[in-house]
Amino acid sequence: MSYTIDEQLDILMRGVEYGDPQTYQHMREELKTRLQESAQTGKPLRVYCGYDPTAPDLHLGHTVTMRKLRQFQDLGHQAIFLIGNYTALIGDPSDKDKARPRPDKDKIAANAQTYTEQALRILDPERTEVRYNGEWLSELNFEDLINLAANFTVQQFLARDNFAKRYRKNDPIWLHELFYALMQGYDAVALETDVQLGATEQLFNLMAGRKLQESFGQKPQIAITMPILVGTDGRVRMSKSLGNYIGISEPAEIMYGKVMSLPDEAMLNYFNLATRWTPSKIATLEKRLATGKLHPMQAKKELAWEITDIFHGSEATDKAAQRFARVHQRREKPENMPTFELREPMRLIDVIAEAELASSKSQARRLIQQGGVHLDDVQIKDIYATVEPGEQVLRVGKRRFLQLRPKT
RNA sequence: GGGCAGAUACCCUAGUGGACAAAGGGGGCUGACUGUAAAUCAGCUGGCAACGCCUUCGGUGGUUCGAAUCCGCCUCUGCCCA
Repeated sequence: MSYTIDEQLDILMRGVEYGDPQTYQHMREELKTRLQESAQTGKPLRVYCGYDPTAPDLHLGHTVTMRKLRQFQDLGHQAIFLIGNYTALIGDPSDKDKARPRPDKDKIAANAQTYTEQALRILDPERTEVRYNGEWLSELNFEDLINLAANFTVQQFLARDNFAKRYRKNDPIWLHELFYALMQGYDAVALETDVQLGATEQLFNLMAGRKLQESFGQKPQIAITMPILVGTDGRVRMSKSLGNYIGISEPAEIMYGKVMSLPDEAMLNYFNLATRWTPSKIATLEKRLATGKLHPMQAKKELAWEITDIFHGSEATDKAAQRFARVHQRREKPENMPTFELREPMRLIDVIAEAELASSKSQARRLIQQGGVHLDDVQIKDIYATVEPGEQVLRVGKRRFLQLRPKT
């Protein structure tokens, strides 16, 4: 596995996007120089990406930069998986047009735990350093903060689109939100990094890191930003709080199904950012789709298979694919489903609500009225219907199944 | 510190004394259709022992037969002035 510097550069800069071609050229050249130095000295580059533990699980959106980190690792460099347990106290305003609620500390600590475990499924544990930015950020005193802040002007912040928008709309911009870029920038200083990864909207924060490193007498890091992965709605960035995410530790069937539910237009975005496919494979797929040689559903199945395989392996993925074909395409029952036991006759509405197939009895009632409830494939339209104990399958909507059993 | 405007359901927003469980949009759900849980179209979208009852319009205390709507106080936000 020995690549020339130029080959490495091609791999590492693949898919990287800045929104302006000059920045790309500039960063590419800086990275080239840094790779050459590394080759000469034999010292691996220190490459980091930070993740704020605001939710318990990592999702596919996080894996975009993680896969890039992995590429660096595979070329012999050192990855730093940084958990932003301290920055999470603020909440990154970059992707928001409004202030984020501040999460509490206990939750953050718990989330950090699961993050690491999940991240190491993608990263090479041998070349991964897991760090928490609370290590150094909690040590800063007010004077340090002043010194950091003195590197930036208010105008620079207000020029950022998300702040500008809020400013125009008279929405609150909290002072502490401005600290975020300082904190993230200081991470780069504390870690003495060579490269920082992030999503495109993070560019400002990564550049802040460069600036601070210079003011601390360090060589400025190379900023590498990746395009944003859209969520399952196909429109906006994937995020837990928007509920449009695919979690990397979700069961295979759920993961496969969620990918299948993507709007067709979102597929290309996923090809590029969420698979292990090569650019040439993606180009071929894209072409066959455009010319009608490949059915969009077929392409999406390939995508769903690939993504699920990454996290669950081929065996579980095959099962998930079969289940999908069976339940959603042929409209048959799945092989296994949750069970519910009843000893005495029970109102259908109560069964649905108690088994949590609907959020309330009123909701259950509406589902029945709308013709979404079937007992052994017979549609039930009577909201007062009663279920007798016995072996039967209750289906609510298209995808919620419940195996009913008599209680012994 | 002073003046003004504002806080409505999951989100955005309308409503300024009864016809308000509260218009509209987004999201979500169901159905039809299909190529899939895509797209499109239609319906539903606080709860319950359900032609009725209960809870909800920042909090609290009033006025009134009756309050999301009027008044007092409190909390929070924006704008202008200092």
